[in-house]
Amino acid sequence: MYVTLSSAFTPATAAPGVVPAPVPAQRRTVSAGAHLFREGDIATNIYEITAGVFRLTRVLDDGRRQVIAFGLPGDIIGFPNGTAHHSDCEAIQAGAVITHRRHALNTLEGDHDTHQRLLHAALREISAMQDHLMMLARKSALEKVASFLVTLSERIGKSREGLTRCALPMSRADIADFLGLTIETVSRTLTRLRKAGVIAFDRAQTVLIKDMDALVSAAQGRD
Amino acid sequence: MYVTLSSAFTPATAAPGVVPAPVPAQRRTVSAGAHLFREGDIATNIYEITAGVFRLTRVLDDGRRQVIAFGLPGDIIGFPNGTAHHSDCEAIQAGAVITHRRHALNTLEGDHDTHQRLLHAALREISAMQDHLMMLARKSALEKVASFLVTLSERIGKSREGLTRCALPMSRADIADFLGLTIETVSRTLTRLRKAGVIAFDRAQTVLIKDMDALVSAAQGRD
DNA sequence: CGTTTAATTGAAGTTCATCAATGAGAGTGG
DNA sequence: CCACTCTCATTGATGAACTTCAATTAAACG
Repeated sequence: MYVTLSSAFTPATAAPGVVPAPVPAQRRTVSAGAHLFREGDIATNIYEITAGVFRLTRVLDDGRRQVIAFGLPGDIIGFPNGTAHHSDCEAIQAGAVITHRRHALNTLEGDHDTHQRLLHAALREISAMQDHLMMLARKSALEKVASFLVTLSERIGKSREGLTRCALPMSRADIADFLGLTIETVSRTLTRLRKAGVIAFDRAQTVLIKDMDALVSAAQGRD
Repeated sequence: MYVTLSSAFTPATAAPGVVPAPVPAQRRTVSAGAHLFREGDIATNIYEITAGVFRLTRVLDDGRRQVIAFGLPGDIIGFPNGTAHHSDCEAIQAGAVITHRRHALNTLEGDHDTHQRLLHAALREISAMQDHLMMLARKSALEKVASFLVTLSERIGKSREGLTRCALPMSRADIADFLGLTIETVSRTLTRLRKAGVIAFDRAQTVLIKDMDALVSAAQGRD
């Protein structure tokens, strides 16, 4: 999940009538807290997420952490650059992935359809990261948090009667590290949105978006 | 040019003995200030930079601008996502590019070597942007400016007698928008490095790095 | 040489981080 | 079931870093 407003993602399920992928794509389940890969691991696979929530992080020597992306069903994660991974990928909620051999992206051998899907995912990722860059560098705390809620709710929110309910599977720390803020600022900003009547909380891990228009406005700095 | 310390880039020149690219790669010169493409343009080409310096930017509705990347010789720029470009690409110094049809990335028809080069460039870009994300979100002004100078000098600096001379082809405003800072902060930070004896200036557009170790330390927050 | 644009420097203001304390929720064991 | 603990989230007070506004200096260009 990248904070993009343009993330039309290609589902993993092939269209009916299409020949299924030949072989080396394997399903695999991942329990909460387990790592898909770690920094330094040889990058042999690319993962297509079918269930669960994953977190892609980089850490600086001094411990400063950046969450590069959250991976949700439909996302593809773990694009290799060179032989080793430069980030950690952990399931923050039990899930499942389809494992593609790294090969499937490089060579044309194997299933052409898969190759195309992986390639397009890579290009989409570049675009999404450009949005993320913009957000990190140029948006205020309020805009960041609002953008995050809007994007997340587009992916996993359920709307009913003008109210959108959206789980926050990740901790405040994860959100903070994704947005380039501190835990405290994230919390204060959520409180601010709550007191303004834009959102409400069920538990700390479930937002109710009461005024989506206002949230979108906040995300764009129109205030 | 992305602020990466790991940007081993593949040169455009094919290894001797390799069959030259079949056809639709065209050379093209671009004068300073000219656009390679603009936001909204149909993305028909991917550009391999052979000379000059390019700037890739995104702009928000309200005018806030983010420089996504600087393109230097050896870089490949303009990866498409969907049909239209989501950013502007302008030459800030007269240059030249090899124009590849967008096609060359999608299909395998045509020159396999080119396809691989483009694909690897895309993967490298994802990795580089992850570093850039980290920098924007987690580094101080000093670290950002120092990182920028280190990375730029690795690409276009000339070392002699322990002194590295490096051109800054872009304006302070461009640097600021690349690093997520203001012009003033960039200027003040450069002054600070200058007064600390780490760098010196010839003109405003040429840095002399007097103490590379100190600069690298500053880039990593060891201070 | 004068005009314009870019870069530097200064002073004041804001936003966010840091430090510190409190509160809420989940799991354990009595 | 109720303390107890541990973790996570919230809230408050203070301070630092960077921005903003404003002025000055330097460089580029006709």
